[in-house]
Amino acid sequence: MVRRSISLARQVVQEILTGIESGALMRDSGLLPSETELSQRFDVSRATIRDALSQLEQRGVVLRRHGVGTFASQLPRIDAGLEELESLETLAQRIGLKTRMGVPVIEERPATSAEANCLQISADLPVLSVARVIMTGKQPIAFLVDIVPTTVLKRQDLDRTFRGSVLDLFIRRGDLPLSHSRTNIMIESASPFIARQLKLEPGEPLHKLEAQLYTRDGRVIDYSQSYFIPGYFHFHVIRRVGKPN
Amino acid sequence: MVRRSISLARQVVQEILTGIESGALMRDSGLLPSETELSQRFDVSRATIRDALSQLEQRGVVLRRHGVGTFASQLPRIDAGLEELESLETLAQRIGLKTRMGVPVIEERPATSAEANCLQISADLPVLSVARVIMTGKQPIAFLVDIVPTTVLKRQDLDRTFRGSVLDLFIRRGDLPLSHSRTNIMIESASPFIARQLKLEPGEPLHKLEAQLYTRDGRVIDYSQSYFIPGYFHFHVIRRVGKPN
DNA sequence: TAATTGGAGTTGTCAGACGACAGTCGTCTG
DNA sequence: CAGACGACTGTCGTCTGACAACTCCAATTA
Repeated sequence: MVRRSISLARQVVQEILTGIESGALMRDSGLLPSETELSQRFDVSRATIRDALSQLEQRGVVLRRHGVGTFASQLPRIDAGLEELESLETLAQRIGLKTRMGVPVIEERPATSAEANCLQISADLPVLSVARVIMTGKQPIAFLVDIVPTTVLKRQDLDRTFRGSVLDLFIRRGDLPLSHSRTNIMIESASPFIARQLKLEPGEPLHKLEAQLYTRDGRVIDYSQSYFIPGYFHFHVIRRVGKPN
Repeated sequence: MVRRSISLARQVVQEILTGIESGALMRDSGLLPSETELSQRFDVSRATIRDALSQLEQRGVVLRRHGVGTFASQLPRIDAGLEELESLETLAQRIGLKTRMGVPVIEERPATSAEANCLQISADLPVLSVARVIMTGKQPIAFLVDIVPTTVLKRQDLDRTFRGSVLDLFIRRGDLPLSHSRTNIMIESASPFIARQLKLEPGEPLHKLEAQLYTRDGRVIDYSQSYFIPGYFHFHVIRRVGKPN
C-alpha cells in the first residue's frame, strides 16, 4: 500500500468521506467504526487512520469523543460555506442561478508594487490581469479581477473554454498543485469605476473578497479581488470552538 | 506528562502557534525545527507533534514537505481567522487591543418568531437577551446581541464575572459540550438605533456576523448578532481547494 | 565538465503497547 | 426496592522504536 506523490492519509480522507456520504461506513446515530477497525478495513496503520480522522475533525466533518467513538456530524453541509474554495460559477450553479460573463478586459502589464507584494514576486515583473463582470440575466452581480504572473498564465491560455473562472481553469489544466486560498472579507464602497461596472451609485457598500491562491509549495499564483452586490450571495463559515476538550 | 481535560496535542498546537508568532521557533526562511527536535523540546512523543502539526497544516499556518521539513507560511497573522470561534474579547486581547464593555441591556422576554426559529425552539418560550457595546477607549467598535433560551442562561447567571462575552461565560462554566458555530457574514446599514449605539451616522455600512452556537448534540444554545465598525477588525478565512486528489 | 552515486536529514508510515475516559452492568448497602 | 459503588469493556489519546520514501547536497566518477 505504498504509492508515490499522494499521501496515504489523504487517500484515506477521501475514502472515509465517500464512505460517510454513501452511508456505507455509518452505523445508526452516525457512529463510525473504531480506529482499529478502520485501519483493518483500509489496510493501513492506525496512525494513518488517526491522521485522516484528525483532518476530517478539523473540517468539522467528524466528531471524536475520547472513550466513546467517532461520529459523523450531520450538519446542513450544502450551501455556500467559505471553507471550501469554489469558483463563483460552480457556486452559483449549485444554488440554481444561471450566470454569464460580460466581456472580459485582459491585459499584460508590469505588476504594481501592491500586486507584487501580494503575489510574492519582484515588482515590475509582468502579470496578466483579467477583469470581468458576472451577470445573471442583465443584472450584474459581481465584478472580478484576477492578477496572475505571466509565468503561470499567459494571454493565449485564455481560450474559448474560459467562461469566467480562473480557478476552474487551473483545475482543468491540472498542472499546478493547488492547496488553499487565504481570503480577506471586507467591506468597500463602490468606486466610480466599479459602480459603473455594476450599475450602482458610487459609494454603495459592497462585499469584497480579496484572496491569495497558494500552491502546495507555498507559492502564490493568483491574487484576486471580487466585489459582490449584497443580497445575491450569502457567505457563511463554520467556526470551531477553540478548546473543545 | 498526563493532564486532564485538554488534549495534549491541542496544548502543543498552542505552544507551536505562540512559538511561531514570537519567532522563537523559526529559523530564517520560516523553517521550523524537525519533528524529532520539537518532540524533545516539548517533551511529548513525535506522534503528538505530528498530530499538532497536522492540525496547523489544515489551518494553513504551516506547510510540510516530505523529506524537507516543516515551514511556517509567513503570512501576516496579526488578525484572526474565522475558522476558530473566539470571543471578541480574547481576539482583541491577542492583537494587543484593550477593550471594555459598555453598560449591558439585559432582559428576559418571549422569543420572537425569528429568534425561535434560529434557536430551534417553540415561539414565545422565554429567552434572555443581552445587548452591549464593546469599546476601546471611548471609541465604540462593536455592538453585540446574544439571544439565549432561559433554560440555558438566566439573568442571575450574569454575575460580576461577565465582561462582555457570552461564549467565554459558557466556556468558564464548562457544563455545556460546545461544538461549533455557524456564522453568516453580511453587510448591513446601520439602523438609527445601532448608529446611536456606535456613534455613527444612520446608513453607514457595517460588518454583521450572525451566528448560531451548536452543542455536540446538535442543539442551538445561542443566537448572536454582532455589528462591527469596519477598520478595527480584519476578517479572513482559509479556504481549501475542493479537489479530489 | 557533466552525470552518477551516496549520505545525511526530514517527513510518512508501520507495529505494538499502555493510559485515560465514558458507558454499562452487576453487586452491595441502606 | 432504590441508590451508590466498583469492576469491566470498548474507545480514543499518547508513547516508543523502527523503517520507508523523499529531498538536497556534496563527493565521486566517467
